[in-house]
Amino acid sequence: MDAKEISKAVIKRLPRYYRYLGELMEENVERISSNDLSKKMRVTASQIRQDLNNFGGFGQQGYGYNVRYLYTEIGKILGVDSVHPMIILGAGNLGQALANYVDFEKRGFRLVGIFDVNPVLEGMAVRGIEIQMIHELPFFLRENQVDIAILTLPKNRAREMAQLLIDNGIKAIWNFAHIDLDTPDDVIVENVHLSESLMTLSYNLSQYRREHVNRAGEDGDGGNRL
Amino acid sequence: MDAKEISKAVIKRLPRYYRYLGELMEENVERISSNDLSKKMRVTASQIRQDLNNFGGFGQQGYGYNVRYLYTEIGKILGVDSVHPMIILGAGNLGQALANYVDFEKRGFRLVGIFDVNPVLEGMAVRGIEIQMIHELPFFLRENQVDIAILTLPKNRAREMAQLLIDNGIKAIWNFAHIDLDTPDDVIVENVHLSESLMTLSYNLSQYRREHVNRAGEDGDGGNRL
DNA sequence: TAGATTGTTAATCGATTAACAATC
DNA sequence: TAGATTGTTAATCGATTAACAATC
Repeated sequence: MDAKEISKAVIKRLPRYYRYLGELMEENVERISSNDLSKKMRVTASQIRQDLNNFGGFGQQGYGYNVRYLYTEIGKILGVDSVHPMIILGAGNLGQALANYVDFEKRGFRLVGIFDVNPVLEGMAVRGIEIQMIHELPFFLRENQVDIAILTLPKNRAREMAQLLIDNGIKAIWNFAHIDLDTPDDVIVENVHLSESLMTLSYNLSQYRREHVNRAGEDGDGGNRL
Repeated sequence: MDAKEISKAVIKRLPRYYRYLGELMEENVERISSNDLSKKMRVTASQIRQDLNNFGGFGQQGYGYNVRYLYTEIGKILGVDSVHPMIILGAGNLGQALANYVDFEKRGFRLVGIFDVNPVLEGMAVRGIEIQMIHELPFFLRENQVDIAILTLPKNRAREMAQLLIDNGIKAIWNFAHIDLDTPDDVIVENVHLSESLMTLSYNLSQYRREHVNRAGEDGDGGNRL
Protein backbone atom coordinates (compact mmCIF):
# COMPACT_ATOMS: atom_id res chain seq x y z
CA MET A 1 0.00 0.00 0.00
CA ASP A 2 2.99 2.30 -0.07
CA ALA A 3 1.62 4.98 -2.34
CA LYS A 4 4.14 6.07 -4.91
CA GLU A 5 4.40 9.83 -4.89
CA ILE A 6 1.77 11.51 -7.05
CA SER A 7 2.98 14.66 -8.75
CA LYS A 8 1.45 18.00 -7.87
CA ALA A 9 0.53 18.57 -11.50
CA VAL A 10 -1.64 15.46 -11.51
CA ILE A 11 -3.38 16.42 -8.28
CA LYS A 12 -4.22 19.87 -9.61
CA ARG A 13 -5.93 18.24 -12.57
CA LEU A 14 -8.05 15.82 -10.57
CA PRO A 15 -10.78 18.29 -9.57
CA ARG A 16 -11.18 19.23 -13.22
CA TYR A 17 -11.72 15.60 -14.21
CA TYR A 18 -14.20 15.42 -11.39
CA ARG A 19 -16.07 18.44 -12.70
CA TYR A 20 -16.28 17.10 -16.25
CA LEU A 21 -17.40 13.69 -15.07
CA GLY A 22 -20.10 15.35 -12.98
CA GLU A 23 -21.32 17.19 -16.06
CA LEU A 24 -21.34 13.96 -18.07
CA MET A 25 -23.39 12.31 -15.36
CA GLU A 26 -25.92 15.12 -15.51
CA GLU A 27 -26.14 14.49 -19.24
CA ASN A 28 -26.75 10.80 -18.49
CA VAL A 29 -23.63 9.70 -20.30
CA GLU A 30 -22.83 6.21 -19.12
CA ARG A 31 -19.37 5.62 -20.47
CA ILE A 32 -16.61 7.63 -22.08
CA SER A 33 -13.28 6.83 -23.70
CA SER A 34 -10.12 8.73 -22.88
CA ASN A 35 -10.23 9.92 -26.46
CA ASP A 36 -13.69 11.47 -26.25
CA LEU A 37 -12.96 12.99 -22.87
CA SER A 38 -9.71 14.42 -24.21
CA LYS A 39 -11.65 16.29 -26.90
CA LYS A 40 -14.05 17.76 -24.36
CA MET A 41 -11.35 18.79 -21.94
CA ARG A 42 -8.72 19.80 -24.48
CA VAL A 43 -6.00 17.65 -23.03
CA THR A 44 -4.38 14.58 -24.56
CA ALA A 45 -5.96 11.17 -24.14
CA SER A 46 -2.55 9.95 -23.12
CA GLN A 47 -2.47 12.36 -20.21
CA ILE A 48 -5.88 11.27 -19.03
CA ARG A 49 -4.87 7.62 -19.02
CA GLN A 50 -1.57 8.37 -17.33
CA ASP A 51 -3.20 10.54 -14.69
CA LEU A 52 -5.89 8.05 -13.82
CA ASN A 53 -3.46 5.16 -13.71
CA ASN A 54 -1.64 6.82 -10.87
CA PHE A 55 -4.56 5.75 -8.74
CA GLY A 56 -5.59 2.48 -10.31
CA GLY A 57 -7.07 0.93 -13.41
CA PHE A 58 -10.51 2.50 -13.58
CA GLY A 59 -11.19 1.66 -17.20
CA GLN A 60 -11.76 -1.37 -19.29
CA GLN A 61 -10.17 -2.19 -22.64
CA GLY A 62 -12.56 -1.88 -25.52
CA TYR A 63 -15.12 -0.10 -23.35
CA GLY A 64 -13.58 3.00 -21.83
CA TYR A 65 -14.51 4.39 -18.44
CA ASN A 66 -17.81 4.11 -16.65
CA VAL A 67 -18.70 7.70 -15.86
CA ARG A 68 -20.48 7.16 -12.57
CA TYR A 69 -17.86 4.76 -11.27
CA LEU A 70 -14.95 7.02 -12.22
CA TYR A 71 -16.72 10.02 -10.72
CA THR A 72 -17.20 8.18 -7.44
CA GLU A 73 -13.63 6.95 -7.34
CA ILE A 74 -12.13 10.36 -8.02
CA GLY A 75 -14.45 11.73 -5.36
CA LYS A 76 -12.95 9.30 -2.87
CA ILE A 77 -9.42 10.20 -3.91
CA LEU A 78 -10.23 13.89 -3.45
CA GLY A 79 -11.80 13.16 -0.09
CA VAL A 80 -15.15 14.68 -1.01
CA ASP A 81 -16.91 11.46 0.01
CA SER A 82 -16.69 12.49 3.65
CA VAL A 83 -17.75 15.58 5.57
CA HIS A 84 -15.16 18.27 6.23
CA PRO A 85 -16.14 20.73 8.94
CA MET A 86 -14.71 24.17 8.21
CA ILE A 87 -14.37 27.49 9.97
CA ILE A 88 -13.79 30.94 8.50
CA LEU A 89 -11.38 33.40 10.09
CA GLY A 90 -12.21 36.87 8.88
CA ALA A 91 -15.84 37.83 8.35
CA GLY A 92 -15.19 40.62 5.87
CA ASN A 93 -16.60 40.68 2.36
CA LEU A 94 -14.63 37.73 1.11
CA GLY A 95 -15.24 35.65 4.23
CA GLN A 96 -18.96 36.31 3.97
CA ALA A 97 -18.98 35.55 0.27
CA LEU A 98 -17.35 32.18 0.91
CA ALA A 99 -19.73 31.53 3.80
CA ASN A 100 -22.64 32.01 1.42
CA TYR A 101 -21.20 29.64 -1.12
CA VAL A 102 -23.75 26.86 -1.13
CA ASP A 103 -21.86 24.78 -3.66
CA PHE A 104 -19.29 23.77 -1.08
CA GLU A 105 -21.88 22.07 1.11
CA LYS A 106 -22.74 19.75 -1.76
CA ARG A 107 -19.20 18.39 -1.63
CA GLY A 108 -19.18 17.82 2.10
CA PHE A 109 -17.50 21.06 3.06
CA ARG A 110 -19.63 22.15 5.98
CA LEU A 111 -19.20 25.54 7.58
CA VAL A 112 -19.42 25.25 11.36
CA GLY A 113 -18.01 28.54 12.60
CA ILE A 114 -17.07 32.10 11.66
CA PHE A 115 -14.59 34.21 13.64
CA ASP A 116 -13.38 37.77 13.47
CA VAL A 117 -11.37 40.25 15.49
CA ASN A 118 -13.75 43.16 14.96
CA PRO A 119 -16.12 43.54 17.95
CA VAL A 120 -18.62 45.36 15.74
CA LEU A 121 -19.38 42.03 14.06
CA GLU A 122 -19.95 40.14 17.29
CA GLY A 123 -23.30 38.39 17.33
CA MET A 124 -24.05 39.08 13.68
CA ALA A 125 -24.90 35.95 11.75
CA VAL A 126 -23.99 34.81 8.27
CA ARG A 127 -26.13 32.05 6.85
CA GLY A 128 -27.37 31.21 10.30
CA ILE A 129 -23.91 31.02 11.79
CA GLU A 130 -23.08 33.56 14.44
CA ILE A 131 -19.81 35.44 14.13
CA GLN A 132 -17.66 34.76 17.17
CA MET A 133 -14.68 36.65 18.52
CA ILE A 134 -11.23 35.18 18.04
CA HIS A 135 -10.69 34.66 21.76
CA GLU A 136 -13.41 32.02 21.62
CA LEU A 137 -11.50 30.05 19.00
CA PRO A 138 -9.34 27.80 21.22
CA PHE A 139 -12.38 26.67 23.20
CA PHE A 140 -14.34 26.12 19.99
CA LEU A 141 -11.60 23.97 18.50
CA ARG A 142 -11.43 21.87 21.63
CA GLU A 143 -15.16 21.24 21.55
CA ASN A 144 -15.65 20.76 17.79
CA GLN A 145 -13.85 18.77 15.17
CA VAL A 146 -12.70 21.14 12.46
CA ASP A 147 -10.83 19.91 9.38
CA ILE A 148 -10.21 23.11 7.48
CA ALA A 149 -9.72 26.75 8.41
CA ILE A 150 -10.36 29.40 5.80
CA LEU A 151 -8.16 32.44 6.29
CA THR A 152 -9.73 35.61 4.90
CA LEU A 153 -8.00 38.17 7.05
CA PRO A 154 -5.90 41.13 5.96
CA LYS A 155 -2.26 40.17 5.75
CA ASN A 156 -1.18 42.02 8.89
CA ARG A 157 -3.36 39.72 11.02
CA ALA A 158 -3.05 36.57 8.97
CA ARG A 159 0.32 35.29 10.12
CA GLU A 160 -0.53 35.60 13.80
CA MET A 161 -3.94 34.01 13.38
CA ALA A 162 -2.48 31.15 11.34
CA GLN A 163 -0.17 30.47 14.26
CA LEU A 164 -3.14 30.43 16.62
CA LEU A 165 -4.89 27.91 14.38
CA ILE A 166 -1.84 25.69 14.25
CA ASP A 167 -1.34 25.89 18.00
CA ASN A 168 -4.89 24.67 18.38
CA GLY A 169 -4.50 21.68 16.15
CA ILE A 170 -5.70 22.82 12.72
CA LYS A 171 -4.06 20.74 9.97
CA ALA A 172 -5.39 22.38 6.80
CA ILE A 173 -5.57 26.06 5.91
CA TRP A 174 -7.19 27.58 2.84
CA ASN A 175 -5.29 30.84 2.70
CA PHE A 176 -6.64 33.93 0.97
CA ALA A 177 -4.24 36.37 2.64
CA HIS A 178 -1.48 37.84 0.49
CA ILE A 179 1.32 36.16 2.32
CA ASP A 180 3.07 32.83 2.29
CA LEU A 181 2.42 31.08 5.56
CA ASP A 182 5.31 29.42 7.29
CA THR A 183 3.86 26.21 8.65
CA PRO A 184 5.11 22.88 10.01
CA ASP A 185 5.22 19.83 7.75
CA ASP A 186 2.02 18.34 9.08
CA VAL A 187 -0.05 21.43 8.25
CA ILE A 188 -1.36 21.68 4.71
CA VAL A 189 -1.81 25.07 3.09
CA GLU A 190 -3.61 25.83 -0.14
CA ASN A 191 -3.16 29.39 -1.29
CA VAL A 192 -5.59 31.49 -3.30
CA HIS A 193 -3.67 34.61 -4.16
CA LEU A 194 -6.28 36.63 -6.01
CA SER A 195 -4.09 39.61 -6.75
CA GLU A 196 -1.47 37.33 -8.27
CA SER A 197 -4.08 35.75 -10.47
CA LEU A 198 -5.22 39.19 -11.60
CA MET A 199 -1.65 40.21 -12.35
CA THR A 200 -1.16 37.11 -14.44
CA LEU A 201 -4.18 38.19 -16.44
CA SER A 202 -2.77 41.68 -16.68
CA TYR A 203 0.55 40.31 -17.93
CA ASN A 204 -1.15 38.29 -20.64
CA LEU A 205 -3.27 41.23 -21.73
CA SER A 206 -0.29 43.57 -21.82
CA GLN A 207 1.77 40.98 -23.65
CA TYR A 208 -0.94 40.50 -26.23
CA ARG A 209 -1.08 44.23 -26.82
CA ARG A 210 2.70 44.52 -27.07
CA GLU A 211 2.72 41.79 -29.70
CA HIS A 212 -0.02 43.43 -31.73
CA VAL A 213 1.05 47.04 -31.42
CA ASN A 214 2.20 47.41 -35.01
CA ARG A 215 -0.61 45.55 -36.67
CA ALA A 216 -3.66 47.33 -35.29
CA GLY A 217 -3.96 50.12 -37.85
CA GLU A 218 -1.15 52.39 -39.03
CA ASP A 219 -2.38 55.58 -37.41
CA GLY A 220 0.67 56.21 -35.34
CA ASP A 221 -0.40 55.27 -31.86
CA GLY A 222 0.00 51.67 -32.88
CA GLY A 223 -3.30 50.59 -31.48
CA ASN A 224 -2.15 51.01 -27.94
CA ARG A 225 -5.05 52.81 -26.43
CA LEU A 226 -3.52 53.95 -23.18
CA MET B 1 12.17 42.79 -30.45
CA ASP B 2 10.66 39.42 -31.30
CA ALA B 3 9.98 38.20 -27.79
CA LYS B 4 10.98 34.59 -27.34
CA GLU B 5 8.12 32.69 -25.81
CA ILE B 6 8.04 32.93 -22.03
CA SER B 7 6.81 29.81 -20.33
CA LYS B 8 3.58 29.85 -18.35
CA ALA B 9 5.41 28.63 -15.27
CA VAL B 10 7.64 31.69 -15.30
CA ILE B 11 4.72 34.07 -15.72
CA LYS B 12 2.88 32.52 -12.78
CA ARG B 13 5.92 33.21 -10.62
CA LEU B 14 6.32 36.86 -11.59
CA PRO B 15 3.60 38.26 -9.31
CA ARG B 16 5.19 36.47 -6.40
CA TYR B 17 8.55 38.08 -7.09
CA TYR B 18 6.70 41.37 -7.31
CA ARG B 19 5.12 40.82 -3.93
CA TYR B 20 8.40 39.96 -2.23
CA LEU B 21 10.17 42.91 -3.79
CA GLY B 22 7.36 45.16 -2.59
CA GLU B 23 7.85 43.86 0.93
CA LEU B 24 11.59 44.41 0.71
CA MET B 25 10.96 47.97 -0.40
CA GLU B 26 8.74 48.57 2.61
CA GLU B 27 11.59 47.32 4.76
CA ASN B 28 13.88 49.80 3.00
CA VAL B 29 16.12 47.09 1.60
CA GLU B 30 18.08 48.62 -1.23
CA ARG B 31 19.65 45.63 -2.90
CA ILE B 32 19.34 41.86 -2.77
CA SER B 33 21.22 38.95 -4.28
CA SER B 34 19.49 36.04 -5.93
CA ASN B 35 20.87 33.94 -3.12
CA ASP B 36 19.31 35.98 -0.32
CA LEU B 37 16.03 36.26 -2.17
CA SER B 38 16.03 32.52 -2.76
CA LYS B 39 16.19 31.92 0.98
CA LYS B 40 13.27 34.24 1.64
CA MET B 41 11.12 32.82 -1.13
CA ARG B 42 12.18 29.19 -0.79
CA VAL B 43 13.08 28.75 -4.42
CA THR B 44 16.52 28.22 -5.92
CA ALA B 45 18.73 31.18 -6.73
CA SER B 46 19.24 29.60 -10.10
CA GLN B 47 15.56 29.76 -10.83
CA ILE B 48 15.37 33.41 -9.87
CA ARG B 49 18.22 34.32 -12.20
CA GLN B 50 16.81 32.23 -15.02
CA ASP B 51 13.34 33.68 -14.60
CA LEU B 52 14.48 37.28 -14.55
CA ASN B 53 16.80 36.81 -17.50
CA ASN B 54 13.84 35.94 -19.64
CA PHE B 55 13.06 39.64 -19.57
CA GLY B 56 16.51 41.19 -19.44
CA GLY B 57 19.56 41.63 -17.30
CA PHE B 58 18.23 43.46 -14.27
CA GLY B 59 21.15 42.69 -11.98
CA GLN B 60 24.77 43.56 -11.71
CA GLN B 61 27.64 41.19 -11.04
CA GLY B 62 29.10 41.53 -7.59
CA TYR B 63 26.15 43.68 -6.47
CA GLY B 64 22.93 41.79 -6.98
CA TYR B 65 19.62 43.40 -7.84
CA ASN B 66 18.46 46.88 -6.94
CA VAL B 67 15.14 46.27 -5.21
CA ARG B 68 13.32 49.39 -6.33
CA TYR B 69 14.50 49.08 -9.92
CA LEU B 70 13.60 45.40 -10.17
CA TYR B 71 10.21 46.06 -8.58
CA THR B 72 9.48 48.77 -11.12
CA GLU B 73 10.60 46.66 -14.06
CA ILE B 74 8.56 43.64 -13.04
CA GLY B 75 5.62 45.99 -12.55
CA LYS B 76 6.01 47.11 -16.17
CA ILE B 77 6.23 43.53 -17.37
CA LEU B 78 3.06 42.67 -15.46
CA GLY B 79 1.33 45.73 -16.84
CA VAL B 80 0.55 47.18 -13.42
CA ASP B 81 2.22 50.45 -14.40
CA SER B 82 -0.90 51.50 -16.30
CA VAL B 83 -4.55 51.76 -15.41
CA HIS B 84 -6.84 48.84 -16.25
CA PRO B 85 -10.53 49.71 -16.15
CA MET B 86 -12.59 46.71 -15.05
CA ILE B 87 -16.23 45.74 -14.82
CA ILE B 88 -17.88 43.06 -12.73
CA LEU B 89 -20.61 40.81 -14.11
CA GLY B 90 -22.53 39.30 -11.25
CA ALA B 91 -23.18 41.41 -8.17
CA GLY B 92 -23.67 38.52 -5.79
CA ASN B 93 -21.59 37.94 -2.69
CA LEU B 94 -18.38 37.22 -4.53
CA GLY B 95 -18.83 40.06 -7.00
CA GLN B 96 -19.44 42.48 -4.18
CA ALA B 97 -16.49 41.16 -2.23
CA LEU B 98 -14.21 41.75 -5.20
CA ALA B 99 -15.73 45.18 -5.76
CA ASN B 100 -14.77 46.10 -2.22
CA TYR B 101 -11.24 44.90 -2.66
CA VAL B 102 -9.30 48.12 -2.28
CA ASP B 103 -5.95 46.48 -2.89
CA PHE B 104 -6.65 46.15 -6.59
CA GLU B 105 -6.94 49.91 -7.05
CA LYS B 106 -3.38 50.30 -5.80
CA ARG B 107 -2.18 48.28 -8.75
CA GLY B 108 -4.14 50.24 -11.32
CA PHE B 109 -7.11 47.90 -11.51
CA ARG B 110 -9.98 50.37 -11.45
CA LEU B 111 -13.56 49.23 -11.15
CA VAL B 112 -15.78 51.25 -13.46
CA GLY B 113 -19.00 49.25 -13.62
CA ILE B 114 -21.04 46.48 -12.04
CA PHE B 115 -23.72 44.54 -13.87
CA ASP B 116 -26.24 41.90 -12.92
CA VAL B 117 -29.29 40.16 -14.30
CA ASN B 118 -31.34 40.39 -11.12
CA PRO B 119 -33.73 43.40 -11.26
CA VAL B 120 -33.86 43.49 -7.46
CA LEU B 121 -30.30 44.80 -7.47
CA GLU B 122 -30.96 47.58 -9.97
CA GLY B 123 -29.90 50.94 -8.63
CA MET B 124 -28.13 49.54 -5.60
CA ALA B 125 -24.57 50.74 -5.29
CA VAL B 126 -21.40 48.97 -4.27
CA ARG B 127 -18.52 51.18 -3.28
CA GLY B 128 -20.19 54.13 -4.99
CA ILE B 129 -20.76 52.25 -8.21
CA GLU B 130 -24.34 51.66 -9.20
CA ILE B 131 -25.35 48.17 -10.26
CA GLN B 132 -26.64 48.24 -13.82
CA MET B 133 -28.72 45.72 -15.70
CA ILE B 134 -27.05 43.53 -18.28
CA HIS B 135 -28.99 45.06 -21.16
CA GLU B 136 -27.09 48.28 -20.55
CA LEU B 137 -23.76 46.51 -21.05
CA PRO B 138 -23.32 46.91 -24.84
CA PHE B 139 -23.94 50.66 -24.62
CA PHE B 140 -21.60 50.94 -21.64
CA LEU B 141 -18.82 49.13 -23.45
CA ARG B 142 -19.21 51.41 -26.46
CA GLU B 143 -18.94 54.51 -24.30
CA ASN B 144 -16.20 53.37 -21.91
CA GLN B 145 -12.88 51.69 -22.36
CA VAL B 146 -12.86 48.49 -20.34
CA ASP B 147 -9.81 46.24 -20.20
CA ILE B 148 -10.99 43.43 -17.97
CA ALA B 149 -14.33 41.82 -17.20
CA ILE B 150 -14.74 39.89 -13.96
CA LEU B 151 -17.19 37.06 -14.29
CA THR B 152 -18.83 36.17 -10.98
CA LEU B 153 -22.05 34.67 -12.23
CA PRO B 154 -23.46 31.21 -11.56
CA LYS B 155 -22.34 28.77 -14.20
CA ASN B 156 -25.69 28.55 -15.97
CA ARG B 157 -25.45 32.23 -16.95
CA ALA B 158 -21.70 32.50 -17.32
CA ARG B 159 -21.23 31.05 -20.79
CA GLU B 160 -23.88 33.22 -22.36
CA MET B 161 -22.64 36.37 -20.64
CA ALA B 162 -19.05 35.63 -21.62
CA GLN B 163 -20.23 35.51 -25.22
CA LEU B 164 -21.93 38.87 -24.78
CA LEU B 165 -18.69 40.32 -23.43
CA ILE B 166 -16.69 38.96 -26.33
CA ASP B 167 -19.21 40.21 -28.88
CA ASN B 168 -18.79 43.64 -27.38
CA GLY B 169 -15.04 43.68 -27.62
CA ILE B 170 -13.80 42.51 -24.22
CA LYS B 171 -10.34 40.95 -24.52
CA ALA B 172 -9.65 39.78 -20.98
CA ILE B 173 -11.90 37.83 -18.63
CA TRP B 174 -11.21 36.96 -15.01
CA ASN B 175 -13.46 33.96 -14.66
CA PHE B 176 -14.81 32.79 -11.30
CA ALA B 177 -17.57 30.61 -12.77
CA HIS B 178 -17.11 26.86 -12.54
CA ILE B 179 -16.80 26.32 -16.24
CA ASP B 180 -14.11 26.49 -18.87
CA LEU B 181 -14.93 29.27 -21.26
CA ASP B 182 -14.56 28.63 -24.94
CA THR B 183 -13.09 31.82 -26.31
CA PRO B 184 -11.32 33.01 -29.47
CA ASP B 185 -7.53 33.27 -29.55
CA ASP B 186 -7.48 37.00 -28.97
CA VAL B 187 -9.46 36.79 -25.73
CA ILE B 188 -7.48 36.06 -22.59
CA VAL B 189 -9.06 34.11 -19.76
CA GLU B 190 -7.69 33.67 -16.27
CA ASN B 191 -9.64 31.17 -14.22
CA VAL B 192 -10.14 31.15 -10.47
CA HIS B 193 -11.83 27.87 -9.74
CA LEU B 194 -12.37 28.08 -6.02
CA SER B 195 -14.01 24.71 -5.60
CA GLU B 196 -11.11 23.05 -7.40
CA SER B 197 -8.68 24.77 -5.08
CA LEU B 198 -10.65 23.56 -2.08
CA MET B 199 -10.70 20.02 -3.45
CA THR B 200 -6.94 20.10 -3.90
CA LEU B 201 -6.70 21.01 -0.22
CA SER B 202 -9.11 18.23 0.62
CA TYR B 203 -7.03 15.74 -1.38
CA ASN B 204 -3.87 16.73 0.46
CA LEU B 205 -5.56 16.51 3.83
CA SER B 206 -7.07 13.11 3.04
CA GLN B 207 -3.78 11.90 1.66
CA TYR B 208 -1.94 13.02 4.76
CA ARG B 209 -4.42 11.15 6.92
CA ARG B 210 -4.20 8.01 4.78
CA GLU B 211 -0.43 8.04 5.12
CA HIS B 212 -0.56 8.44 8.89
CA VAL B 213 -3.40 6.09 9.63
CA ASN B 214 -1.26 3.38 11.19
CA ARG B 215 0.99 5.60 13.17
CA ALA B 216 -1.50 7.69 15.14
CA GLY B 217 -1.98 5.42 18.14
CA GLU B 218 -2.70 1.71 18.04
CA ASP B 219 -6.26 1.86 19.27
CA GLY B 220 -7.85 0.27 16.26
CA ASP B 221 -9.48 3.16 14.51
CA GLY B 222 -6.05 4.14 13.28
CA GLY B 223 -6.40 7.76 14.18
CA ASN B 224 -8.91 8.33 11.42
CA ARG B 225 -11.51 10.36 13.17
CA LEU B 226 -14.33 10.12 10.67
C1' DT C 1 42.94 44.03 -7.43
C1' DA C 2 40.06 40.40 -4.92
C1' DG C 3 35.51 39.08 -3.82
C1' DA C 4 30.94 38.73 -5.00
C1' DT C 5 27.42 37.72 -7.87
C1' DT C 6 25.32 37.83 -12.19
C1' DG C 7 24.13 35.91 -16.89
C1' DT C 8 24.26 31.88 -19.40
C1' DT C 9 25.47 27.28 -20.93
C1' DA C 10 25.26 22.46 -19.86
C1' DA C 11 23.38 18.63 -17.09
C1' DT C 12 19.63 16.75 -14.75
C1' DC C 13 15.25 15.93 -13.62
C1' DG C 14 10.32 15.51 -14.29
C1' DA C 15 6.25 15.73 -17.00
C1' DT C 16 3.95 14.99 -21.33
C1' DT C 17 3.18 12.55 -25.46
C1' DA C 18 3.54 8.64 -28.52
C1' DA C 19 3.32 3.93 -29.36
C1' DC C 20 1.75 -0.55 -28.84
C1' DA C 21 0.99 -4.98 -26.58
C1' DA C 22 -2.58 -6.67 -23.56
C1' DT C 23 -7.28 -7.57 -23.13
C1' DC C 24 -12.14 -6.68 -22.89
C1' DT D 1 -13.46 -13.47 -33.50
C1' DA D 2 -12.59 -8.47 -34.82
C1' DG D 3 -12.61 -3.90 -33.11
C1' DA D 4 -11.94 -0.79 -29.60
C1' DT D 5 -9.58 1.05 -26.05
C1' DT D 6 -7.04 0.60 -21.97
C1' DG D 7 -2.65 0.24 -19.21
C1' DT D 8 2.06 0.86 -19.57
C1' DT D 9 6.63 1.34 -21.51
C1' DA D 10 9.60 4.18 -24.27
C1' DA D 11 10.60 8.63 -26.50
C1' DT D 12 10.27 13.41 -26.40
C1' DC D 13 9.84 17.65 -24.64
C1' DG D 14 10.26 21.28 -21.26
C1' DA D 15 11.54 23.06 -16.88
C1' DT D 16 14.71 23.18 -13.07
C1' DT D 17 19.18 22.98 -11.16
C1' DA D 18 24.17 23.09 -11.31
C1' DA D 19 28.28 25.04 -12.79
C1' DC D 20 31.24 28.50 -14.16
C1' DA D 21 33.10 32.16 -17.09
C1' DA D 22 32.19 37.04 -17.39
C1' DT D 23 32.27 41.20 -15.06
C1' DC D 24 31.06 44.64 -11.70
